[in-house]
Amino acid sequence: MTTLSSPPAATAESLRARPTMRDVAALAGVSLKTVSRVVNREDGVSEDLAAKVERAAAQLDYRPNLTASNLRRSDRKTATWGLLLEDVANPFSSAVHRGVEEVARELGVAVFAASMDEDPERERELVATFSSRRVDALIIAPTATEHAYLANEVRNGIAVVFVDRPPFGIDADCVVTDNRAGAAAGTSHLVECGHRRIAFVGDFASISTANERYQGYVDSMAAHGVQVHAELVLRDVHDATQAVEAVRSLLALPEPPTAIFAAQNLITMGAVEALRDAGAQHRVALVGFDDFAMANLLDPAVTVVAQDPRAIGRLAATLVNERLSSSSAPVSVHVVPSVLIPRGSGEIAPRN
Amino acid sequence: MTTLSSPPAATAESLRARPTMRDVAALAGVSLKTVSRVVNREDGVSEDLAAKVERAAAQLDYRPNLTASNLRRSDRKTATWGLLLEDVANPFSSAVHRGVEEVARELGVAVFAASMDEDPERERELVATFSSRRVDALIIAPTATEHAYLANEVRNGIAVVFVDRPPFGIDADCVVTDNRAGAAAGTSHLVECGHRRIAFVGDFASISTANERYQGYVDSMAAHGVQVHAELVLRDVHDATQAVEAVRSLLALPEPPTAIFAAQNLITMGAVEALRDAGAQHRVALVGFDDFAMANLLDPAVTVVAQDPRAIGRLAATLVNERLSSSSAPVSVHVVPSVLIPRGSGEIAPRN
DNA sequence: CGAATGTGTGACAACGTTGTCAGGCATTTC
DNA sequence: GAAATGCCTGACAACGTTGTCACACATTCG
Repeated sequence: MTTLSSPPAATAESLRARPTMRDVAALAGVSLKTVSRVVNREDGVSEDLAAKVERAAAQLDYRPNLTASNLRRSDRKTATWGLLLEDVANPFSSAVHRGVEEVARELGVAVFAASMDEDPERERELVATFSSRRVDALIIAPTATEHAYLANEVRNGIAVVFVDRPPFGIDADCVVTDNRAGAAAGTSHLVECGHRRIAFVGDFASISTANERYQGYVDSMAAHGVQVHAELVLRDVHDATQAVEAVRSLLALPEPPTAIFAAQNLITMGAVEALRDAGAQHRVALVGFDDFAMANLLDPAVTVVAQDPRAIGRLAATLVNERLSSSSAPVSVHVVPSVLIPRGSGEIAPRN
Repeated sequence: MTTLSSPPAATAESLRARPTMRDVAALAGVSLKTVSRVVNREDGVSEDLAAKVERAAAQLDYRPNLTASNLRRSDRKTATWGLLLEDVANPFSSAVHRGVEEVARELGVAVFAASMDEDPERERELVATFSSRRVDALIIAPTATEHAYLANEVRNGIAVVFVDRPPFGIDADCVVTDNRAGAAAGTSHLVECGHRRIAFVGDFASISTANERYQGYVDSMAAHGVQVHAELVLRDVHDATQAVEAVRSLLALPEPPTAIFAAQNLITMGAVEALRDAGAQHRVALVGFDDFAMANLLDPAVTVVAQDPRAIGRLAATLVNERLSSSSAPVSVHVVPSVLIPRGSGEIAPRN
């Protein structure tokens, strides 16, 4: 790594104290309160005084101090939300983030985003931190399995909305994908193509969505009267590397599956890799839960049950806003539908 | 979308005023200041008093009010940074975000992230907003082409670090990829495979990194004595859809290129799609700038010049921290190296 | 013409916290 | 035994802003 240097931009002595309303008032020759009125666009200030204040503010490059304002204001709203995600860099999380941001922007709300990396303790730490920073709301894609600890925050007036996974031990608004129905749809798609030996590869059983998807798989198999073979069900598979291993082991079975339902996008990617390594990508059918970039450009293109994380984010943000304006509305669970996108890998028929 | 409702979680009357230090002090039977000392872990408080305070704080579920603390404290640090990205959901941006977050987390800093969507006005708005919220630092992946407007913020003591693209009109720390050298390396790779008709497909000429990459392409062609054909250079291509069109038009030329250098990841993805649609993916070589998910699983796997956005984010955050602790250090430009990853698409030899 | 009304402005206190300083008490020193 | 020292603790003001209230002045009304 190369580093080029030049003289410092701002020496210590060029740092000045930040101008306050008091400074603007002094320059404009008016009282503090009048400046406050002008800055907040309250009416009842004569035009010429307002103009004088505007000029003074511009001259000093005055920036209102929102932290001081928040402290004093009676509505006690900071126009700040905390967003707790699994990982800001993960495509699902960052799409949720984007959706939240779009709504927040219109409302003049700033969003703190943070990654929890599946660590329940970190979730609690972040909630405490954001609470100390007096966020108005928390949007949480939960990692913890017990959320009673949030009761205090809710009682303190923080709006809490869950996304992706439902909360446990607390009654709060929640936005989730129809995991069970979606997984059932994906599985049924494989059954309808003629498959009977359909493997399920899913995430930790401790993750509620992973369970829902597993239930959907079981539902569908039962509904079609197809047997679930225990050796074809692999759970607790969390990342792409583990998924590669898992699928490899499935293919090595005496009676390998003719189709695979991958219950999470990293698992789907791992499955693609493993199938390809085995040269089985055109022989074994694959349906994944959750869409991912380039799925349509792979060979074969990958059939998925797609979620709409951006819509989830937008809806969650809207719920937060409603909760903040009328906290007495009933708590609700919103289910965002998933969509099966056939692209090729899920339409491979079994060979007999 | 389905919505299930149940009775409200918290009625208006169950909302209580948030406990303050005063409440804790009253319950513990000590003064306000003693509570402050215990909360901030200052020493000089006897053990039994400290224990009493801890108990009272726990009983009331007291959360220190960081906004009030920030206002009063003399160092005037909010432990808050603003991160301005092109789009929080874009893989490059979100990886930078992740890198910044990792460093910020260790420092106890909370990060506001926001998307600018290539809108310079939005950049200025966000800077003003974050300045009002008294962030200690701004990390900017700039959209604007003129940053003199930031001089006031710097003078006010906000640390400013640029990532991905350098600033104009202001002297500030900056972390960039070696775009020019990286693009030259990618182009040279194609020349060394025997290609002479090498197309360049790049982003808006107004984007500095796009220009750097174009310069790298030109550098390499000149260095090898290979002619740049004007009809093979397509700039102002910004997204995947436009890239599909662009590559389609290149392939339709009387003398089409035998290789393509795609100067941005969305362009690379578009190129993959267009080549595939034309059945040319194994005939026309492709090297892309910037890695993307699944590039290794495509057919052929895509050769790229990879950036390391997470490292860029980490480095930027580290620079911010250094700048905040010693603002007199010289301003520096840090160049993070890119790496050519040969995967197949860039190693296709030309047919004569 | 005096009273009632309305309009614009500013003085002051308060939000929840921390920096400063002074005072109480126990211990040490001469 | 009085003075000096150290350790804890708390009273008070201040950070930058906004809510409340009162006052000065102009206007309208009986």
